[in-house]
Amino acid sequence: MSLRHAVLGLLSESPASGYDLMKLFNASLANVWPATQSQVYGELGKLTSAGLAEVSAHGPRGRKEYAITDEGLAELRHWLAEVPPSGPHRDDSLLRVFFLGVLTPLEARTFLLGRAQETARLHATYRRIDEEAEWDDDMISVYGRLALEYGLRMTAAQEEWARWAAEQIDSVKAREAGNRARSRLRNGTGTRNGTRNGDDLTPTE
Amino acid sequence: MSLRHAVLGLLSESPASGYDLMKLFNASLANVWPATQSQVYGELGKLTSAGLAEVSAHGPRGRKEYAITDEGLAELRHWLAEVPPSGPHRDDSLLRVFFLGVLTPLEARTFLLGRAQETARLHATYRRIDEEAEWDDDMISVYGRLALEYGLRMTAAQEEWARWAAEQIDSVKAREAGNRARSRLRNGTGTRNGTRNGDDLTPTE
DNA sequence: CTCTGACGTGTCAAGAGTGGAATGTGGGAG
DNA sequence: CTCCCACATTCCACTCTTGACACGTCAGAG
Repeated sequence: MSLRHAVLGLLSESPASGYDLMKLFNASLANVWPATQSQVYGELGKLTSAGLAEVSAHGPRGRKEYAITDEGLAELRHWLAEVPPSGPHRDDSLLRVFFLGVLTPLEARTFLLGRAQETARLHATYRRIDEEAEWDDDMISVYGRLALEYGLRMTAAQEEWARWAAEQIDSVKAREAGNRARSRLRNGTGTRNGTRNGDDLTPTE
Repeated sequence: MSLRHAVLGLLSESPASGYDLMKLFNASLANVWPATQSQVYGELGKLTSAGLAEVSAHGPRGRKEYAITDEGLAELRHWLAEVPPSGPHRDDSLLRVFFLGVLTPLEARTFLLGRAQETARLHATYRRIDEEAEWDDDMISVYGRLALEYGLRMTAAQEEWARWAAEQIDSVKAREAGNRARSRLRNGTGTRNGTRNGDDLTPTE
């Protein structure tokens, strides 16, 4: 239900055609709320029917420039100030963490370090944007900068976490190796079965 | 496309009925990958057709217990180790930040502090879970703990960010009040033009 | 014995989101 | 002057997700 508000938000800055909006989406909202052509054009239609936006001008190639209406602006404000944002979202990467036990510790470690690398890459991208942009005191600069800082902090924290998590696995592995060694000393038998690479862990003595 | 893998992941730990899975989803994956009945039952059907899971037992009330097949386990492993996780996701709250300029700075500040409070609440919830759970060295404990730590770190960072962002607004407001005062001193005229509620921001001072 | 509540499965409609393709116009490079 | 690319819109078919509804069954409290 928020694509609607993303479109309204962009229109609140200046009137634009569907094509323009697509560029804006790809440029500024790509990391926050990606949208496809079909969605944007569809939403513009619905917005117009609902009286939240209107066609403000016709251009060269059948271009229709949309502007936000007063009603639309009211709806946008209402959404911003009064509708409670929805909680935590689906997270592909985090979901995998839950099931990392299915892999070998080595594979799990590799996965986490991969995540670390990926977030680091993202972080670098954000930093470059931050450095190259010219920030002044106007609306878009102030709030855009806030959003960017969010990205910077989250990616940094994520990378740190991923590295920490990889270390955790190492230390568990080490502890287990120790246990196994002790166990071997105690009962003299070396190898054990491993049907589901899961239950030959934790002989916690 | 990941609901499928969430179900496979849960089945990889032990066979379960659709009903059981729903409980597991609500208990452990609620914050990471919520799912509804219709989705779970639907997916179980598809999984069975695809040969990734099978009905392993029939119970009392038409209960069907599903188990993961070797093929399913292979698919799960493949997904975990080889399919690249998808990037950043849609974020309702962050989207709003972009358009906070539509509100007055005071309202924007309120929004951000509300976010801070909300993340703090979540953080506390996670911490309680962390303290109340008994962690040992088995799979689920180790990797579940990793996921929980992720939640703890992210919420902490988010709260910090929200408080910082609220401060930023304060300081911009202050700077603007200063500019306005200086401007008044320079040319003796108080009001300036403001096409788009941008620069006639709340006469602080 | 009956009724309630947990167990358990399933369907449907509607809205989001994805990805691709068809169609046409106008302006500027060469 | 012509051709190509950027501009610009619209439609389609599909999957995912949500939320509600409908149905039937077993066990135990009163």
